Amino acid sequence: MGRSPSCDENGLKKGPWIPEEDKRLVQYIQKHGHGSWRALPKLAGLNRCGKSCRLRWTNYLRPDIKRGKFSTEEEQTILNLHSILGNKWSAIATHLPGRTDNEIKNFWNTHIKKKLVHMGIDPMTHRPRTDFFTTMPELMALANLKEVMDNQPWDEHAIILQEAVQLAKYQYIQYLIQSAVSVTGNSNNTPNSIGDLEAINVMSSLPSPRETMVLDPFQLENATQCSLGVADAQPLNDQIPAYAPPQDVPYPWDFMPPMSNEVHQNSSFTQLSQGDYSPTSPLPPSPPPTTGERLINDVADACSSPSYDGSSPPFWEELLFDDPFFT
DNA sequence: AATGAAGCCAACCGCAAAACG
DNA sequence: TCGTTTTGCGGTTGGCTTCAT
Repeated sequence: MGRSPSCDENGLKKGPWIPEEDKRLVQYIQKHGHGSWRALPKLAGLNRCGKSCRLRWTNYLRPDIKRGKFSTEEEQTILNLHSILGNKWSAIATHLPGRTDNEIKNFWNTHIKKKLVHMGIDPMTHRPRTDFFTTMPELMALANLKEVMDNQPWDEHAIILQEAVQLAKYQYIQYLIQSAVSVTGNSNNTPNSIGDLEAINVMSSLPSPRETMVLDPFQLENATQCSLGVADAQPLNDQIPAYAPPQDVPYPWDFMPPMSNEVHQNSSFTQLSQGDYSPTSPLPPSPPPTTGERLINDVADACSSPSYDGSSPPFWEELLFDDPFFT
């Protein structure tokens, strides 16, 4: 496959367009249509390559382009579509009239992506992050713990370490549940994945927070690894295909995940089923809709659906629009 | 007020698919 | 069917603007 020559090979102009060039391009296209982009510059009297003309027209001069800030609805639509389509900006743009793929891409990179990262959400997977920086608070806590240990007698060490183990486990379970809820809110799921078993194992190993626990160095090591999450949690996260907090497993204490399924089911937030639309999605497809549920047959439906509850949204997407940081 | 950092976005680059002969 | 040309797309960059110190 050949490639068109670079614009500057024939001394063609590059860089910002001046009003005179814009005027010529608009006038020509209004009169003749763009036809062959390669031939257009010469015919329109522009010292530009066809590629540059096409870009200028589609991203700036086209009459139907909408200017100005993105609305909250547009942001939601972009989020939804990105969770399905990924970085398919042109595909996303087809569902946002008047917006160009370039504009959406810029908006994603400069606004939405940063906000997701700020919230600890991986912008690519739309799931909670488990990398080094998001676990920084735990690392800092451990650093402080070491400092405390250096200045405490050993009988106090035992108590402090017990609490550290407990805390690490709570955080880890919370992480597991949040990962799960972000994938699916299907309450019919049975705990059958590795992630499910992992969560249940950790939970069953926990006494009530107020219950005294004998210090077990092995437990401490495991819990610390979980809490750090640098090496262990990532692969584990990848192993969670569709986890829902098992409804029939009682919580051994008063702790409940921050976002239960009920919250999603009562929500009017527009949401898509990831598994239904992405042919390359690693996620399993959502279960068939029950009576009264509406099937979303294409992405456009998903964009306009006011209250689809056939599948749960990633928990954070609701939070996102309530978050003062995001608004 | 000056200056450096960060944010923002138009435009470019290079790859790949589609169209064409 | 194959090679060439054209078009479309996503990632990246450069420079202008705004913000913070």
